Amino acid sequence: MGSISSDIIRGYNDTMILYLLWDSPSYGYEISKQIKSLSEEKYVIKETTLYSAFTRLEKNGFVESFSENVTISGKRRTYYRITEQGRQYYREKCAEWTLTKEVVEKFIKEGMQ
Amino acid sequence: MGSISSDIIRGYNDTMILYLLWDSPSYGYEISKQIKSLSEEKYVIKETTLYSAFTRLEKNGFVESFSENVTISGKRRTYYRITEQGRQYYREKCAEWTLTKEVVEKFIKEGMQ
DNA sequence: AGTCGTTGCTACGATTGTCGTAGTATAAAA
DNA sequence: TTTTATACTACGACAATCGTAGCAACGACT
Repeated sequence: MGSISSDIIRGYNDTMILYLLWDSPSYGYEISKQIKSLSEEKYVIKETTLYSAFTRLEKNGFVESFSENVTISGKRRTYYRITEQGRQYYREKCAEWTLTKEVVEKFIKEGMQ
Repeated sequence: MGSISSDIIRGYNDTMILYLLWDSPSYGYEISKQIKSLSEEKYVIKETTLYSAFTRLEKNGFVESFSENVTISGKRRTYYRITEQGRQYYREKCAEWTLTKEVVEKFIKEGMQ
């Protein structure tokens, strides 16, 4: 109850991820925790959704990946860094969101009888 | 340019249709024209999307259909009428939209540098 | 009389983001 | 020592949308 069906957000996961990469590179687990906390626990992205978003973002040239050691034993973590194209894409999606919201809200009236 | 990618709206077409059926029954062609005009030409629903939405809505019990003659020669038109469950579903989607919007907007900041 | 644009659909397969389930493996905390 | 947290990958299923096509009646215009 009161939770978000992720199908609504479809197509905006990529944008949300880019937002969180804006100032510095990050990686899957961290991003997922940030989405949860920034949304005040209202949206928890599925792991598979998240990692497939990374793949898509990289394929589209919106992020670049690199990996780094986390422990001495050689455990690695994959980081993603936003690219200039990624920033551009983010800005376009923001504009699109504004437009979309306006359109949707012509049809959404709370408290209809 | 400035047009809406319908993937954003995914999952809200049904809600938009229910809104337009609120006061009186209607049919495909009319609904599609209304969506276009209410959105100020910013959103044009695809025919296939629209008719498959009707099918889904009916299967879920949110609308009922009936058909009527349009011409003497027997050309028929399929009308849809919203049900009480449909109204209930619409109200839930409105609440969900409000929540979703709040969440998405934590990640959407126009004019980021 | 013939063509064009509008009306009002249906059929069918492709696409794509998300989801479900599962598995793997290290590290820290209890 | 058994959880819990961390940090992923693999694989197939699902469902809304899209693309393309086709069909048929009607009215307006030429």
